[in-house]
Amino acid sequence: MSKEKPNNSKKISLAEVAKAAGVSKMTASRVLRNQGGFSDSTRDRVMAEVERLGYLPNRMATAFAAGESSPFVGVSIPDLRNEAFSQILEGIDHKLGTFGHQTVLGLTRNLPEEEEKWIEKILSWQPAGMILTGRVHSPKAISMLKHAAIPVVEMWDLNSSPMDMCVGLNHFDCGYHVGRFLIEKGYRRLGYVGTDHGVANAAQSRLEGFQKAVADGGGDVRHHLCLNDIPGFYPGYYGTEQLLNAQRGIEAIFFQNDNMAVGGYEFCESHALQIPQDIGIVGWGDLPVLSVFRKKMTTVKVRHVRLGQLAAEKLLSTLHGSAVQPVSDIGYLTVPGATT
Amino acid sequence: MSKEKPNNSKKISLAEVAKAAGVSKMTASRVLRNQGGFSDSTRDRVMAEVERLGYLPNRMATAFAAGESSPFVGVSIPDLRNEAFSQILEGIDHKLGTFGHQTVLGLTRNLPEEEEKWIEKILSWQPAGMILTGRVHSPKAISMLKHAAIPVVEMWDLNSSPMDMCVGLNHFDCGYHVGRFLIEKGYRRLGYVGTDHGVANAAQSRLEGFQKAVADGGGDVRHHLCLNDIPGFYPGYYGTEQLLNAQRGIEAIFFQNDNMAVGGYEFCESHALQIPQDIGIVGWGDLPVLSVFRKKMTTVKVRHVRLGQLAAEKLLSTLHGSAVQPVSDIGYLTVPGATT
DNA sequence: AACCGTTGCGTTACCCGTAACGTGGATTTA
DNA sequence: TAAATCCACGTTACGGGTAACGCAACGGTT
Repeated sequence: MSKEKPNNSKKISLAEVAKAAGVSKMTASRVLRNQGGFSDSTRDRVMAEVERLGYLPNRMATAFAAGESSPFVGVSIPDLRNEAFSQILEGIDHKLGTFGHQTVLGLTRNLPEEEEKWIEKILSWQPAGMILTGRVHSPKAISMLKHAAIPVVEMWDLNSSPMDMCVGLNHFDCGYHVGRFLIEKGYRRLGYVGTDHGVANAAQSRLEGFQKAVADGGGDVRHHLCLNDIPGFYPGYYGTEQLLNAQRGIEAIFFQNDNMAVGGYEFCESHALQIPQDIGIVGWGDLPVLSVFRKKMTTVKVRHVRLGQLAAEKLLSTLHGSAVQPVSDIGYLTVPGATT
Repeated sequence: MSKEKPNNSKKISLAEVAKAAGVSKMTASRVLRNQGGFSDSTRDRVMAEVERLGYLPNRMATAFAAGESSPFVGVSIPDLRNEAFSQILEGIDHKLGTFGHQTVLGLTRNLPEEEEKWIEKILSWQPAGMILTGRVHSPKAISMLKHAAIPVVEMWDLNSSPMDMCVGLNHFDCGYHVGRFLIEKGYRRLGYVGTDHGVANAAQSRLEGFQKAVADGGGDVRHHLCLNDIPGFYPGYYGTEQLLNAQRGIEAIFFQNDNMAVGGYEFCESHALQIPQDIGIVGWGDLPVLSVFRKKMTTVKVRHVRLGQLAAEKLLSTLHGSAVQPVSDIGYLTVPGATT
């Protein structure tokens, strides 16, 4: 494809098809859109040329002329190695695809400035809408989206006053809920292990909620944040080591997600700490790893695929002119396991 | 954004900016592209209006006028819940994004007819290139891609005579290699557990290679394929149950991937089968789950992210006119563990 | 036979941005 | 002082497809 092939390699335009069929562009256009106003014999001649020349309509020209937007929907996601986001994206793309729209992916690594550049590029291609992760966006990004006048869904982190629409869960409340859960179980000296990318994100909100609940319950939180690491097994393992070395007597640890929690679990067990007798472990997200983990982990369940679907549904409804509830709380469910 | 806002919600065109600044479209265009041929005061007036009106260039119009293609690259992936593909996509998108291109995702579920429809849609938007999973595509899809005259990379499954370019590994050889490995370990009565979606795919090739190697080595393969299931923990668990119920005396099982292998492992262990003494287990893909699994699993390592990057690199090089090796074998590495 | 509607097509204009070319005034050169 | 040059900007045309409109030929009505 990249080089000239024996067959015609240049793009075929409607005019060429029309000329080959001996009709005007307009007639060929009518045939292709089956819009009526042509005889059977004309249709056959045009279609034969379409087939022979391998004509493919240029939707860019159509959309441009009509001042339409493209069927593309920009979807910005921090990172696909985080299974939560893979699942969300799966939900979004499946729903969008069913309704003839296309996902244009942007892995913006939770960096507002990267997101801003990406948004500018996407907007210049007249997308039908945008789905963004999180509630933090650069002022210029917000201004551009406002001017673009397209539906925007902010997902993941619940935002009671979104730019336009929002689906997610309240991570602060969720963290608070976990803190409250542990306090009620009698834990007081608590730890948190996560990662830090220097940006305000959902995990940060969970930590803040967690700290608040523990403080309210008369407890105390020590945390360790691994810098610039993806929240996986090894950061969980070493983060736990750092935390426990720095601070003795921690009774339970809340992890940024289940993958980190599993790493932390392994560290504890390999250092003769009994779970949950010596130390409690709480993960987050109900990630796939838990289905194969040997102990039932205390975690927080979030319907990631559904979240993605709902984000896409809000967008599609708006595009089709239906009234839409601007904010939806997807909720979460704390699932007590055998690690607390 | 979805409704009329107090500020101007209609799209601003260059002509409007020009008019507001008291110059012609052409002058405004020159200013925006900083192409020279205007005075400082004119530039300031134009830029002030750009700012005030929130003008964003319409790249669709530019590309259309110039007969250019879009910066979009169609990427068709079967399924994102399969971590291998998440990782590949991560590699592709990161590389494409670095060079100003955008990933347009298509989750085509390994179905050539879905892929065909998706390809047609994408092609009508003049993409810069295409990256497809696998070597099986519908005849119409192949014909359309040929006519489109854009670079196409088939990835995942190595294809010595690709449409255009290819990056992947030889799954048949890989399956053969695993079969040979088990034969040399002394195993003869072998099993395979995977999923079946009624289409020829890479996993199918691995099974065939595996069967060939085992037959060549004087052994015997029984397989069980779970219908229309994603290759995860539970299909692995129940697939193993089905296989072992149907056939006694199986000495080792090769699984479609590590997630299924972990499920199979759990089934065996919960039914008093010692691993590897009573039964051997081999996974595939070196998936994230293995980093947290309690036993070192025998598996096959594949550099998924690198595979995705390489696919994107081939495409980008072709677009920039560099000579490119049309086919690259990313290879694989069998990693013996404690389960064989 | 004059009138009317319908059918089957062609012509024109437009969408937005840019390449190519044209132009008028100021400045420099011979 | 006339001619050449240059600068800053305007005008025209184009690309692929479609809306709007025009029009000739034909069949049916009165």
